[in-house]
Amino acid sequence: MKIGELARVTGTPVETIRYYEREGLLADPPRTEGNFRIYDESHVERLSFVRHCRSLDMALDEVRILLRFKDAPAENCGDVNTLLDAHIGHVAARIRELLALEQQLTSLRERCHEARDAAHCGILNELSQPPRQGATNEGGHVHGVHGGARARNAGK
Amino acid sequence: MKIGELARVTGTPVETIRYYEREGLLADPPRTEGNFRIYDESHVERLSFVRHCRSLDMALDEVRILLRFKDAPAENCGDVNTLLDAHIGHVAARIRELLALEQQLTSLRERCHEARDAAHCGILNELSQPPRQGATNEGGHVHGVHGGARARNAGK
DNA sequence: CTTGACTCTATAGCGACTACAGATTGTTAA
DNA sequence: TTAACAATCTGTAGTCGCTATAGAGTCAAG
Ligand SMILES: [Zn+2]
Ligand SMILES: [Zn+2]
Ligand SMILES: [Zn+2]
Ligand SMILES: [Zn+2]
Repeated sequence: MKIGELARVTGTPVETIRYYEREGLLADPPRTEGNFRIYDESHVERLSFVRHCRSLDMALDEVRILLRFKDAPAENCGDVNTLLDAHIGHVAARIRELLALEQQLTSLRERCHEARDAAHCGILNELSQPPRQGATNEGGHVHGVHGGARARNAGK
Repeated sequence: MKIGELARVTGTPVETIRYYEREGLLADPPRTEGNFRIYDESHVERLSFVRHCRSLDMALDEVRILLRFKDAPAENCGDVNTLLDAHIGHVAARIRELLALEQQLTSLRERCHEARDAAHCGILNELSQPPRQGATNEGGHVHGVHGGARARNAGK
């Protein structure tokens, strides 16, 4: 199959497949005479694996490690467990952070009930004060609250 | 005061201050003869405002909008409330997403209790299956789980 | 007068894609 | 056969919010 079909069956944009190849997550596939990439079932499975990991918000570096274990079936999988535990920790840490944020935002929101002139808005005034310190997400890798293209295109 | 002191009193890296200036969040300040930026209390307040917003994980575009209200004190602040409600929605959506993720990861983790050879690891096998569909974060802007430099340097 | 701390601009990198432009290849219909 | 069209190719630049250099210039203290 060509790249378009692989994209279709795995639900992955074509450009993303080529990106994974450049990043070394997928091996360079064979080509047709006309230089088109050709894939088979093994490529489908490998890409599905990567996409499943990404759907769990693992970093590509984490996926690379898991792929090394997939490629070395005789190896002991203890480090897989360790990696997964760490990643669960990344997610849990970000959840705690966002819950604290949600509280701060909710309390900020209460400072302005009826709209009035900006000069006396309780929200704008509060924001001019230095922030109370919050959670710092030391060593985690789950970030941000504003979805980029990834989030916007996720279901297509 | 020069940029270093502004950085110190607001807890902001010097490069970040220059970045905000390039992005139009801070106006170009006056300069000394030797071309050094000079700031006063009004700059401290404006930068503190930006940093407070950022500590609440607002996007710079959201901050820009709030700054416009700060700069127009006679304007009605209704849109401030709307923006804040939307942002609270962004955070809440990301929390729901991460909670679902945490569950999926925890259930995945249970597929391997004692370490064995990778070929028979329940985790690696499960990851080879297509992912169950999860939340998609449509329209939100809170993303990722893997902290970059921002997260790592947050407390310095 | 030299050292050293500070500041300046400009540029490149991060992660995980996304979105082109411009060329080529393959498929189908007139 | 040929012309249109879809699919694919490579390469490059953009996204966001910074961060991290390089290489030059400015300034105060000793
Ligand atoms: Zn992780
Ligand atoms: Zn208000
Ligand atoms: Zn928001
Ligand atoms: Zn295992």
